[in-house]
Amino acid sequence: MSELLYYDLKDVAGVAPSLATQVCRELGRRIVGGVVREGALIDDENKLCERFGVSKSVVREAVKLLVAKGLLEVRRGSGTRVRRRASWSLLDDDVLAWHLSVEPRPGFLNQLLEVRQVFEPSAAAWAAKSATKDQIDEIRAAQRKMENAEEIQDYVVADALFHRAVLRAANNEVLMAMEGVIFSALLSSIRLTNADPRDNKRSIPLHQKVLAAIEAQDADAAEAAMKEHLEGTRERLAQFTADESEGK
Amino acid sequence: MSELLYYDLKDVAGVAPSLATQVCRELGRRIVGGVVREGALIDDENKLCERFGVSKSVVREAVKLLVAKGLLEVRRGSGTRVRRRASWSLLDDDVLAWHLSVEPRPGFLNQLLEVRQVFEPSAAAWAAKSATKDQIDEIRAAQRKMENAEEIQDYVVADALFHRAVLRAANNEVLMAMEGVIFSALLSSIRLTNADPRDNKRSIPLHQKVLAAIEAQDADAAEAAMKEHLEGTRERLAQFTADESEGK
DNA sequence: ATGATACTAAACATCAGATGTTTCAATTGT
DNA sequence: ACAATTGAAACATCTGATGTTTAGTATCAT
Repeated sequence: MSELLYYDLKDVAGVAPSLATQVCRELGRRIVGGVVREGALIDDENKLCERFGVSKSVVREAVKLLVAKGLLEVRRGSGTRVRRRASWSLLDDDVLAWHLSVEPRPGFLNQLLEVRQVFEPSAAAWAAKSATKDQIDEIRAAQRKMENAEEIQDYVVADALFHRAVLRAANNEVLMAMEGVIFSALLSSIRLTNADPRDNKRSIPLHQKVLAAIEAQDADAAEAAMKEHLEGTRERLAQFTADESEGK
Repeated sequence: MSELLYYDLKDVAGVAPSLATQVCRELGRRIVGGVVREGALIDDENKLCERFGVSKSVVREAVKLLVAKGLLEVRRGSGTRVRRRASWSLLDDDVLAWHLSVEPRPGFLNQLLEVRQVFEPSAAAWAAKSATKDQIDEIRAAQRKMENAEEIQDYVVADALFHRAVLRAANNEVLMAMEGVIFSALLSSIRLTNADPRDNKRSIPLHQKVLAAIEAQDADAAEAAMKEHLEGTRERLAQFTADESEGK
């Protein structure tokens, strides 16, 4: 396992994840990255032990993690195979992260953004109707952070926090489970645009509009403002992917 | 483990799930059902082994499954604790299923339906724009099945298949990952309404409307029709939960 | 008393290897 | 050809030993 051992955003600084987690990530990335195709058998437990230099327990736990995420299917006697893509838990944070770490495929990012365009405006509307004072404060705090950010990273993180705060304020647990989609989409945009300073702070007024509508408990306005904001984001994404393919 | 061993919808008929899966389900249901509270430590590995009558490997694999679903967090030395509800993967099929198997809490069902109301109309619109011939055939087949269903179960299953087919026809992978939400919501409605025969086939004309719009590639009409259908569903749910609380 | 240090028990992490069960395919007998 | 048998491959489970981390407790110097 010496070749393994990389860290992830989720790891608390300096704390190494367990071997099982590491093996899981390695396998997960390979599957998501298409190194092993859908429907194909993966190496058997012994081979995996050998390859990663770990014991069978570790491999089994790693495989179980991937089963829980819908990526693998194990069958006694016949082996363990990659499930078809449609069965993957694409909304799982890890699975999303693996996607972005191996494949900044524009099509996928686009689909991610399309989905955001569907549910975030509704979230904003619901937030306008049902947000508590604390929840509005959380949104406002993120907004301020964006305005005061000096480094581009701070700005992007504040951006993500803003959207998450809106999602939370909608007070719908199921919707809240889509938090990961926002962060992933955000991160991928960053990667694509390479945090282009030209875009810096461009979306602040639009965020402001969303916040104001929620504060005023105006659901329609909140929905419209969020929709407008995301459309802008999407146009920029389209712009960048166009540049990308042109450059090549 | 003798007391364990129950089957689930996902199990192929007659095939017993592995012990790890059984333990995972048992623990999952208890957590989701609130038997162990958020933030609380669960029994340690040895206790769990004793309680379920299985070996440590089995317990560890079960726990790993739950970690992957965001329900548990294990820390070396200190123990394994239940994560706060906000961290649970509420969109995971199993987690959803456990919710419904232990707690037909109307609030949750309502939230589930709210989310469906957000993304299914869009799915219908996208389907109108991008569905292939095969995908439309799949929708049509489900529609026919609903019309021809004689048993109430067949009707409900066909209903779910219809919605799934629309979701698939939208050709957005991320959206498709929400398939589980549809089935769960459907199942919960059944449980609540106890498959009331009065409601039988009531929604066929609305489904027909959605199908026709998709066939005609009319995105706006498809979106509107799906929205109308789901609003009806929601009203019925509200009706039943009102009856429920009144009855008590 | 107080603060820092050292010890210890609890709990998870990993390993090794034995044994059972299921599946699939090859073999064999007709 | 066809059907039944057999055996290898692969996962499932168990056992028990040993390592590591954490949190709390006891101890000791000041």
